[in-house]
Amino acid sequence: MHTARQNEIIQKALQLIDSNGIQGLTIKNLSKEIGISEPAIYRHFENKEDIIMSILHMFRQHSEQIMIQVSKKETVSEQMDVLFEQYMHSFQNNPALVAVIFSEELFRNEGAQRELTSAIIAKNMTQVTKMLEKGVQQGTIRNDIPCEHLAYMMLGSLRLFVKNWQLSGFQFPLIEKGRELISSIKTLIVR
Amino acid sequence: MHTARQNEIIQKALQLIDSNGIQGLTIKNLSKEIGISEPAIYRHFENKEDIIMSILHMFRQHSEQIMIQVSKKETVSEQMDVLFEQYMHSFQNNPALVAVIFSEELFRNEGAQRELTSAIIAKNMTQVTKMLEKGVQQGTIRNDIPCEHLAYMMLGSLRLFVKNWQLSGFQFPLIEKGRELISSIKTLIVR
Amino acid sequence: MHTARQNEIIQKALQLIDSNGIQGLTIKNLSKEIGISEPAIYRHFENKEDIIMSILHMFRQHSEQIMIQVSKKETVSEQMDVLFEQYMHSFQNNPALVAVIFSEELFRNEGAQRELTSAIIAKNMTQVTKMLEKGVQQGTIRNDIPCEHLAYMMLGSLRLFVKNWQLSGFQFPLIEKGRELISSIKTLIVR
Amino acid sequence: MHTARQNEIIQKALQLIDSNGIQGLTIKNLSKEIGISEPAIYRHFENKEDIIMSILHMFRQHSEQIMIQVSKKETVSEQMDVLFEQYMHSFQNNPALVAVIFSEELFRNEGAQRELTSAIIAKNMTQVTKMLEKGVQQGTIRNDIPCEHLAYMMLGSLRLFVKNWQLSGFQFPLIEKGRELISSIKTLIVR
DNA sequence: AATGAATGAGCATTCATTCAT
DNA sequence: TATGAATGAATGCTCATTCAT
Repeated sequence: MHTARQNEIIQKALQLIDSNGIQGLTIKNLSKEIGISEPAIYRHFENKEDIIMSILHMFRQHSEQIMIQVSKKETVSEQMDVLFEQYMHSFQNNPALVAVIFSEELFRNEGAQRELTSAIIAKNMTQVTKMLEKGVQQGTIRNDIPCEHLAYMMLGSLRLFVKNWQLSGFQFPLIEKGRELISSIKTLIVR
Repeated sequence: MHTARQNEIIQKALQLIDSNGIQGLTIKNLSKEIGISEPAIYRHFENKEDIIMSILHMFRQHSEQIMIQVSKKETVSEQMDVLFEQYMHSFQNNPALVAVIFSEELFRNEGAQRELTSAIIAKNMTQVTKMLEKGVQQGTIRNDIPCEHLAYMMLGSLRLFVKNWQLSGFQFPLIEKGRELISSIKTLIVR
Repeated sequence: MHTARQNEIIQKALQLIDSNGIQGLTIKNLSKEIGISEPAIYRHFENKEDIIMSILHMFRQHSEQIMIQVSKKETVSEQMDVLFEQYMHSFQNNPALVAVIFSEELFRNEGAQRELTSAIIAKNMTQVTKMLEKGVQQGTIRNDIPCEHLAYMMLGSLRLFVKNWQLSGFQFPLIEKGRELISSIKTLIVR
Repeated sequence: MHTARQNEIIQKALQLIDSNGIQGLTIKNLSKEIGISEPAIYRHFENKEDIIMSILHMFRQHSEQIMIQVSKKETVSEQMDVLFEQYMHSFQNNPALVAVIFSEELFRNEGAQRELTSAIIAKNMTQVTKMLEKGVQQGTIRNDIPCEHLAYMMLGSLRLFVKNWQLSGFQFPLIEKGRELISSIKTLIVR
């Protein structure tokens, strides 16, 4: 569990990464943003690596929460809806989170970061693939295509779509357009 | 045009980014890698920004070359094949290039970098979308789905797929698996 | 207001300029002289420019203090005495200050420095000219010569005189010889 | 004697110092200004020190030329006119020369520079003092004031005057105003 | 006479982090 | 819980100068 201060630091760190990339996350920037001194940061986190790892853990937990919501739905079609819906709402509520969906790109420095980001992306892929395989078994997802490929398409388009939203300066309605996108995907693969 | 030394610097810079992220690209690392002194770098590039921009220009040019090859094919189905085929060969020949396909993630510091990365990704999307729209007109691509969505799926899955190849430590045969992926995509959208 | 450390830095910077010219003022030299590390300097000043500007502000304030003392005297003859007397004592007490009387020569790099040095020298000239004009009105200064010319002679000889003292290695008694010089000047222009 | 190229280098170096101070004189700037490569400079001068010393020698020679012209006049009054006249014309023709009249301020780095600048300024003072002493003997200069003081006033006001001309952006007619200044000085000290 | 390529030393500045208070 | 002062290591970059061509 994190203290209020710790959460504040994590959120502000996320925002710094979001607006200036990894290079924008320095202890100096962070402390200035929060309004405390630099050494004060070290009261709450052992070091910078610790902060970054916390961001990653937070994102993983977030993803897992979404997967839990997803797994509550019965049909794969509904699950796909929830998956998109939840992610879109997360990004809408906290646009800085977009910075982390390509975390494997961001955190390539240290071994620990690297492993965690790889693990997150891999788990995502596996879970979605399994979800789709279940659909194939249930006869609701077309069976002429490897589920891994379908997972690439789902997650790949989700990522690129959200990124475009960010690059556009959040100009289009994420949730609405996201619904249209998942609807198209379903048209292609649900039978 | 670039001199031999300049190309060497660009390539080594790319490799440094590939293996350690943007933070791994320092003039010191770069000069050490090449085997010259730090100031020598500045004989060939005005500054670090200049090197990064050159990487981006190189990548853009590379993408444009591929699109030229693509446009030579007549049917959209063939064009999709060539698009994937060419990208996969590029990455196979120069795995460090993978670092740049998420360049919009990497280069968020300076205005110039930001704009160029945005432009590259946007142009990619537009070109693929137009390619697919032509297919719809010709009756070879299904017309019940917005081509923009199909483009998200194509490019999004391509990016995620290649990234996974990199994260796996290049463990699977990229070109072969890539052919299978585009084949699946075509099964979904070509009619 | 400046902290003790800031004043120490300013004084040591002044001494470095005094003994080796502007080129002698480097952060390395400065920190070495003070006995702290280079980054420590940046706790107390934002950057080198900031230090230089502080030196200039200090010198301007010093000059203004002298002019305040000067203006307390009633007759222009006494004012001239005080002007010289005070400057000579300043330089005697802090010989490094001599480096700054030709500050317009030293600080030609940045716009801000340039403007400030020009302003200081211009203000000096105006104030002395006005002082002399008052003398002309009061009938104590000869009126057959433009006061601006008299100001050139007063300040010009003061500067050259002090500089010579420095170049001579402080070999002659500044205050005593200074008194003789202003006495000569007064012989020429006071009536 | 200097070659044409050497003279060009000296003049351009002078201009660089004039516009940006000593810190503006770098081999890179110099070669760029002249339109040759950096190493090419070293064909014409052994090193940077050599260039600076040449500037100083040139200025000394220039001063000596003026003193020769001065000594051709019979009365001290005429000599004073010529002294000012010649200096003003020099600066008018080559404003960059102004940078060197405070050379003792500029060149404080190396021993050789230091000595030469001191020597130049000292010689100037001695020559003018002697000139005035001759005037005293001839009865044309007032004898109630040490000639050294008069020399301080003459050279000091000349220097400050020219500097002001430079600081003002060459806004006033140097030669004309210079004539007025020396006229004022003569009013004070010629009898 | 000139250049392209290179370099060791130095520059101002920023980094994450520590420590005494 | 927080800070002011400090630091070693590193950052991007410039300096005067050299050398092979």
